[in-house]
Amino acid sequence: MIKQTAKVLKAMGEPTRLTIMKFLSLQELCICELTAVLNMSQPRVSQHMKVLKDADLVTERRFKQKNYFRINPRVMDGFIIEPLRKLILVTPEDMLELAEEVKRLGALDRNREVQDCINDCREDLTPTRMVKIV
Amino acid sequence: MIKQTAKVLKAMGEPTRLTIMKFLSLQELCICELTAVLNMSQPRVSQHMKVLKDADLVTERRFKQKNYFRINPRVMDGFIIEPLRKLILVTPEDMLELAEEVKRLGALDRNREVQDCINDCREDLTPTRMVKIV
DNA sequence: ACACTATATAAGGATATGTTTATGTTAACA
DNA sequence: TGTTAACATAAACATATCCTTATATAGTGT
Repeated sequence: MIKQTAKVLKAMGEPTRLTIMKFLSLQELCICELTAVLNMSQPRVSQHMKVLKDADLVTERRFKQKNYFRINPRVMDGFIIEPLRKLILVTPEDMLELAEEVKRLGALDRNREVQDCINDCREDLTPTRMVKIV
Repeated sequence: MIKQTAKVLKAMGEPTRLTIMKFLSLQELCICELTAVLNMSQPRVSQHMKVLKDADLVTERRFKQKNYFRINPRVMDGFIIEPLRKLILVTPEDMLELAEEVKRLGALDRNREVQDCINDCREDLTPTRMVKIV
């Protein structure tokens, strides 16, 4: 149990992955979207997502060729993830620090994709929004 | 800020250090006590404490030759540490997993030391107990 | 079938990490 | 003053981590 807890903390204890978790707290995103938003190489993003998934911090869902990730709503029966939720919140300070990335996020053209997604799996679309209202 | 948060999570994201944090949540302990309780080499304990201190997760206090550590009561204005408190709690599962260590903790002879400590710094002695009552 | 897109995986290299053994350093104390 | 106890630090090593570049896979649309 201690090793498992440490694994989760370690997975989040890296700036890139913590940033990814914060963006996933805003909305579900696929590899190519994260690649665009974070302005990082695709293998880099893929490898980080593997670490997050190994720690059970995220779930993945395939749609067409794309692999969408979202924060795992119930990790370890909510025992571990619950205390970490506050650390994943996007704070006003984060908005400043991640201004560039947030701008790129807003520039993503997902409308048609999202519509397709609705048709594909309507029940799984409840967004995992945890944005802190300022 | 993200880097700082990641640093704190990373510091706790290692089994030995997470275990140390759990024992510190029970009581203030010095290097030699941790060495005895965890049955680890003294440099190993010292180096881990350095990491925890760099992340501002613990404070240290010298008394005679000994270096006592306790969990920093207010890390980052309580912003980071507060969500992590629950992860530091010693659960019943921990008691099983750390049975040997807990036994050695109970075997520590500190009575005279603690009495000296009271005389030395009376105001700083409020214990940082966060034991989960089962 | 072909090209394209999204993703995974492999290989490589630089750096970081966890540990041990050995050696300083400092304070208490006989 | 010399010894011991508590601790810090250095050196060395194996392993892990993060990243890049290159390549493979697999589904989509034409």
